[in-house]
Amino acid sequence: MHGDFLLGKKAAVTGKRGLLEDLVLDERAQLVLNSIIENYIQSSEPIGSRTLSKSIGVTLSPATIRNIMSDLAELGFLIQTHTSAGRVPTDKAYRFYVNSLSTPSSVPEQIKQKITLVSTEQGMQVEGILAEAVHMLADLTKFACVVSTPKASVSRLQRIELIKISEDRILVILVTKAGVVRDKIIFVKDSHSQDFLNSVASFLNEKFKNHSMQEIREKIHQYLVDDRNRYHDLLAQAVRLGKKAFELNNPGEMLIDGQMNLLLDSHFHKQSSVRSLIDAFNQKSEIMKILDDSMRQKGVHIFIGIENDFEQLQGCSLIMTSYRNNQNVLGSIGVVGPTSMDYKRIISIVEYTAKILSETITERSYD
Amino acid sequence: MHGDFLLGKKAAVTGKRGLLEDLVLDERAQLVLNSIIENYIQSSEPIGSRTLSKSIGVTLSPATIRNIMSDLAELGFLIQTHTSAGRVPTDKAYRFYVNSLSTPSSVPEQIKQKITLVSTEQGMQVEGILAEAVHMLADLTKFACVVSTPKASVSRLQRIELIKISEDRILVILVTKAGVVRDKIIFVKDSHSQDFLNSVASFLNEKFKNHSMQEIREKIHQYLVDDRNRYHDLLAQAVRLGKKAFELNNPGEMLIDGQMNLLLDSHFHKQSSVRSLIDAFNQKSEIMKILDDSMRQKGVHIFIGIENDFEQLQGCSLIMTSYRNNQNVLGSIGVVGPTSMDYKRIISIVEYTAKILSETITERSYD
DNA sequence: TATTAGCACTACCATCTAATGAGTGCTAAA
DNA sequence: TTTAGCACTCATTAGATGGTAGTGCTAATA
Repeated sequence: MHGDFLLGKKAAVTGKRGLLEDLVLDERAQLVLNSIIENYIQSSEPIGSRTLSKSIGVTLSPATIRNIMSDLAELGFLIQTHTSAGRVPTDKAYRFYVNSLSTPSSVPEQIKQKITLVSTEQGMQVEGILAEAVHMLADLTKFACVVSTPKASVSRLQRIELIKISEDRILVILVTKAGVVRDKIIFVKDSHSQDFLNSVASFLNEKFKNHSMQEIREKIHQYLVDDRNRYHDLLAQAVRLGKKAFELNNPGEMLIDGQMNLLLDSHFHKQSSVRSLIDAFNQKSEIMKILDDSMRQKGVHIFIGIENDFEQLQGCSLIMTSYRNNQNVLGSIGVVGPTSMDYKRIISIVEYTAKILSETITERSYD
Repeated sequence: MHGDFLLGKKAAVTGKRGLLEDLVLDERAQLVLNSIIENYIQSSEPIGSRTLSKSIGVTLSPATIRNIMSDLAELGFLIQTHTSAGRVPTDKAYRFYVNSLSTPSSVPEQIKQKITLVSTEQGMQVEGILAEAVHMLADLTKFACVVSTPKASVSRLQRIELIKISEDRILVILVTKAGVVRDKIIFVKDSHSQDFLNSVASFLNEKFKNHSMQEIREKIHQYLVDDRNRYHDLLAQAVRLGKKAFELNNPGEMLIDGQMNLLLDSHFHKQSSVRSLIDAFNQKSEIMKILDDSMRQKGVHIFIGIENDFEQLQGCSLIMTSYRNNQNVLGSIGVVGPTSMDYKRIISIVEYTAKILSETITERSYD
């Protein structure tokens, strides 16, 4: 077919262009590869030429398939665990496979029905809804699932309250438009009366309602450097308290569910990989980074094996997507599973869950 | 020695009274039993007579030890996994062992230093402190650890705030004396102005500050049934809103950490027991019950194997104790591990952690 | 009388072997 | 270009074996 290529065997599977980067596989090779991947996702066992020749739609003899497989192996799509074993897809193969999934497969009606956040009925807050969503996702996928809570910096102020706790402590309550209530304590040198705090609070509310925390911090900074404000007592105090109140000291949180599912999965049964998984989930910051990243772009993000930067998780694939309310992208939610997961299914479930989650949270937003 | 007992062999190990219930073992038998247990806790491997005869302090020949072991087995303290295997302690043996631990062993200075809740420095709230405590406990014990958040019903009101969110929604913020901030949304039929809500809130604050949620609910109920109040508008509205605001709809929460540690533990390597463990932790309510129970009594609670009512956890031992602030018992914290855990060590660590936790939370309380 | 030594016995375990079988690569024929 | 055939590889399995850690029992001993 492409016998005139110098590459020899590769010619049988490479397309018009020789670039490995965006390789176009021979139609038949593609069929074989996809078939291997889907079989392997199902069985978790190396696929041999004979098995495949039966399960594949087209009639191809085992020998032919062997040739194709051999080529695919040379191109880095397949590996063998040992000489006489069947072939197993590599990360590269999964990537190819996932890229070729053009039409996002729809979620079966049966599963759709399961994905409903019952918390709606109760006066439950955003965090509760997220917990429920991530739990449900873990239950459906049987993998580990994560969700990040709405980022403080992007969320916009609905209201701030200052409550005097003791002479030197003030409880700050921030309510964001997204419906998240955050509280923290700030320490002050001089005592203030509750009345005074109320004035400060209403000043801050008036000034900053609907602004994002990020903006608020910037504005406060401007007030601070502007000398003129120094002489206006209420303003000066308000700004000073506001600075402390709006300082974000929680780095953003994340909820995890279903970690234990992974340990049941045969792919992680090796002692060593279990250890590294546990470490991975203990060290939340790294997973948080990945969640943050996938907030910034639209759509579903897929990290296959080594494609993510966190070494401990390079034996896994991650399917991540963001959720939002009317106004803003708030955070992201996703799945951590073996590289041989059923991508079609998982992607669609994650996508649909995020959609429902977004709708539920939008209802709850204070806009 | 006690050959005149009808019980025959049992005589060699039973004490003066024949009751199995509070059995007093022969001094030597007791030594052997404790020695077996401690060896087994260390090695996780069945203990044979020969091994024991070396490791035990007193000089006893393997044959003698065999005799004693045989008696202990007959009494239900030891079992053999198979005919020619060493002996393994039963739940009953652990219970005996734990009961005999009279002096609560002190925590090594080295570990004491690790048990410090650094969260103190930050403006972190109670939930954060609990999360840190349970995480630390999991880290030190390498088992799964749980902590229940302060019970709403026993905690006393520091302050209530009502914030108008939309025409039909009000955000209620409850601050308890223990330093816990709870928020929820209530739905109302008629719209109220924020000013009006402020009046209601200050009325409720005045009336109910320092009362427990339980008391408050009762008092509100009284107001409601008292007809005279119907004609006082503010009062009537306040009571009506208050009823909704103080209804507790969260069943109390619980934080879990280190579940994955258990799956690494050799004692749970059987597929079946892993499954049931996962189920156990998914179904939080049962564990919550155990935590609740151990809140009601003083000291450290120990459930060995089948001693707890939750079937799924009957392969585990639980070490639970309560934490408190100045005023009240707030919740409990504990460890879930294999029945063959190092009780001495774990008990002391749990105890000490709860102590530090109580101190930290007391500092944070608004009294 | 309580303890111990000796011995036969049991069952697990690691190691080895041989047989099996799934799978490959290569070559030659279709 | 595809396929059939064949030799070869290597994991897995089942049996067989020797070693080991343990037991229970009996008889001798202190």
